[in-house]
Amino acid sequence: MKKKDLKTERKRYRREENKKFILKAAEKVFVQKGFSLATMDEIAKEAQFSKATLYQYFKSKSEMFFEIIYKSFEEVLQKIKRVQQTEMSTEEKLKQAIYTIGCYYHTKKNIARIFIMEKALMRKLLHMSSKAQAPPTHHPPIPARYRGILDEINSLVCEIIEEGVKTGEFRKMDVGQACFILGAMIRGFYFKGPIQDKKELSIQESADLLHDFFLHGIKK
Amino acid sequence: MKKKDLKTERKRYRREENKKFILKAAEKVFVQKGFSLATMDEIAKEAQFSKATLYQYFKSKSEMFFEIIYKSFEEVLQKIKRVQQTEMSTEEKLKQAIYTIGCYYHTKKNIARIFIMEKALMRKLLHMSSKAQAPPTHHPPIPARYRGILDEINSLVCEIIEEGVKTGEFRKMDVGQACFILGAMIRGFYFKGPIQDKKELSIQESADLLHDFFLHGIKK
Amino acid sequence: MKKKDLKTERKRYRREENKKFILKAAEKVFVQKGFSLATMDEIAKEAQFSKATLYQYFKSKSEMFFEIIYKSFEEVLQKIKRVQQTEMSTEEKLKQAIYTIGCYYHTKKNIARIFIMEKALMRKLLHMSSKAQAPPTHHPPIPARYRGILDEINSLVCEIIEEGVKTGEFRKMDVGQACFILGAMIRGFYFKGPIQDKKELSIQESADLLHDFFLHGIKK
Amino acid sequence: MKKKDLKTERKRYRREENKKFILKAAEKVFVQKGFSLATMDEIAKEAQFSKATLYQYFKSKSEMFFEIIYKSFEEVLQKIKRVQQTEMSTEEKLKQAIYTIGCYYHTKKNIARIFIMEKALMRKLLHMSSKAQAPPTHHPPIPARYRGILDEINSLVCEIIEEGVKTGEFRKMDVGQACFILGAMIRGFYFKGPIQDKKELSIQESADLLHDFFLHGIKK
DNA sequence: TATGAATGAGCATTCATTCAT
DNA sequence: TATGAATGAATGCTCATTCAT
Repeated sequence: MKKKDLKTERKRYRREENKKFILKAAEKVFVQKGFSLATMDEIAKEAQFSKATLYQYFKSKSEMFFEIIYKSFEEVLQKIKRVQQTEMSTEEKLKQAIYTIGCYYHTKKNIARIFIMEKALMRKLLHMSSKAQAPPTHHPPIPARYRGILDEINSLVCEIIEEGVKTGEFRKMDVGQACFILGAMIRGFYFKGPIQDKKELSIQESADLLHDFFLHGIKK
Repeated sequence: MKKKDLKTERKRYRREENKKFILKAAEKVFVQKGFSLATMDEIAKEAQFSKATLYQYFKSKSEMFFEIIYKSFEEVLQKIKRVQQTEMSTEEKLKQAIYTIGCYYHTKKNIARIFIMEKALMRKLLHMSSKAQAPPTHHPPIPARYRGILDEINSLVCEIIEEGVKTGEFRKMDVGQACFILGAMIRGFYFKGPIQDKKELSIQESADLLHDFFLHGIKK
Repeated sequence: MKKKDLKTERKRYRREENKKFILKAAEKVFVQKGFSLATMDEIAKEAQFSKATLYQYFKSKSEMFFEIIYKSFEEVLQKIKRVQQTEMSTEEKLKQAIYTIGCYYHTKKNIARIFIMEKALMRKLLHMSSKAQAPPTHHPPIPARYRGILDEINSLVCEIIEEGVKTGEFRKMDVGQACFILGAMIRGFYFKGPIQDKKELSIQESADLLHDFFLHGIKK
Repeated sequence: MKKKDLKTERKRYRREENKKFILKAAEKVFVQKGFSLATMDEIAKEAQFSKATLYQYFKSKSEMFFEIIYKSFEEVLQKIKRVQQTEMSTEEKLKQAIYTIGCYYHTKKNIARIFIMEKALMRKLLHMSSKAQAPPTHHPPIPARYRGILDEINSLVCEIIEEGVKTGEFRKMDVGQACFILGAMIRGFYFKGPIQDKKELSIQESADLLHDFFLHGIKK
């Protein structure tokens, strides 16, 4: 029996590893091509698995995609949590948060891009059923998971700003709004069109820049 | 002869109208579905023309798309030009510019979205395909047109900020960076993911909010 | 391991068989309809495979077509090679060659027809498109393969005639020209219009007839 | 009333001229592209008429095509008739006939090509109706016209050869066969594949070559 | 479990032909 | 009569997904 357990365990482990590997490959392709232009063939090739095999790990292209999204959200959340728990100054914490989110956008490029941008696609994917029939009851759960994480991230950033207000470092304001504006700023910073090329700044420089403007505005 | 002229004129006019109408329909579909998910069938249906007819007005799906992009860019440019020529205070001008750009993002949603976001797609459409294939000589003109307009818009906004710096209203800073940050802020503000729904503000309220934060930052 | 090899082997075999089968079906359709009028749908139906499946075996309609051409060229070449190696009289060899080529035209009808006739189409398919467009580097290889085989066939027939000249069986002449004339005769013999129906001769009778006239001409 | 006649006459004339002009244009395009690849758009452009106008002169693309075929057949017929009525030697007459037919193939290239080659297409075109319904009664007339002319041409050539046999210039033989062989030789001579390029001979040289081989064969 | 093979549903694009003026 | 505009019907090709082994 123990033997069996071990075997099962090993299998489970192997499976987990494969899944991660596939996800890595998929991410690479999604990042390069975006969702629509990424083909399962390409992902399969990148993952060095057969296309059919992918379907044993993930129900669909979309599932794969959402898995990736979810994982990266979690990562961001964890990082910001850790930031929040340190003893830095509020200002410093804020800069760290900006940096963290910047990292996410920078590395996941098209991934974040898609999730944030292609609302129609998302809607379609999340309602996976298009075929008439009101999605019976299930499925809405999916976005809930995301909302949860995003809300947590949001809360953390709000907390940081709130803290700053309390300590008098920051002016009084609607913290929710400030937080949203900050998010927008970072988002927009990384999502420039195919034309605004600009000199590429490093993630750190970008974070500093954003931090600076978000803190001081442009007024004298 | 005058008769003929009139007839010709009327026809030309009709054609122009049809073109606009088709573009309107296409925009609607693109806005709803994004580029990849929008089908010519659907656009045709929306425009109440046969699919084949669309191809008498536009060479391809992409051409249609770019036409839409171009038109809206131009509109924004004209509006901002007009703003710049008025006698308002710099601060007010800035607010107007923000409002104008906000309008654009608000109404064109997915259109702007697509152009800004689906980089891979754009690259493909513009024949900047990474895959060797020397673009057979033609085509590069297309992005140039866009860059031109975008650059002009950018310059105008820079001018406004510059003005403020000169009059002492704004602090000294890298105007280019400030301009980019502002753009990012607006962009990001309108491109929230499918999850961050937030209470919808009116365009005016949004502009005020953005203006406020961009001016003052959050620091005391 | 042997097991695996066997399996792989069987699969490879199956695939090969399928390919042949599809080619057979395609040939049938091409023969009936010519290239332009043959549709992938029809070929798929004839092959009892889905259209998409055809594309797993061949990259395009053209590739299929050229594959067929190539195979039949090779067959002809092999047969004539064998004829040339026998110990028959030159005259007999010539008759055999005529018969062989006749067989080819007879069975491949429209296939040969297309290749020989639809020059414009061929040029298009082979990317020798007159319209500038430097063929992006690839593709020229294709026609080379064909030329090679055709040249070999041509050489063999020339050899045979040359032989006859040397032995004094045939009169002195430009062997290349004679060979071309012979080719033309056979070609033309099988490519009569839709109107010249004539009583159908058997391939053998046709070969005899051609042989007779090519040898003796009509003069006394 | 006379006025009207004149007007009508002029109109008829004009119409006839236009028809010829269109046919000329169509021929040019057909010659370059073959039937399937030639588009009405292109023909219209070449003819400097609107596409719709073409349809006022010809019922369909096919009709145009057949008109062209018919005209060239007639031309050949007339030329050969004239040859036959001269007082040349049989041999010379034969050479002239060969030259005439050669001219036809040379100038009409793809036109003759198509007519002779794309049997399937012809069948389709001649049964213009595909849509169920057995072609009520009409239509078979079309090929009859062609057959008539071709038969006449054939007869004339047969006559020439027959003459030669009677005068003892040519050996005894099945004149029909000889005539067919000659036709085949010429046909095949001009319908070489996209690969057999050969040094291009002038029409006269070609005729001489064909004449020589057809007369003497290759045997000593 | 892993995969080669198969496919249905689509999609952009083309073209001969008709219609309305 | 001449034509610009409109279109139905195809067509080659792709791709996410399933099946059989």
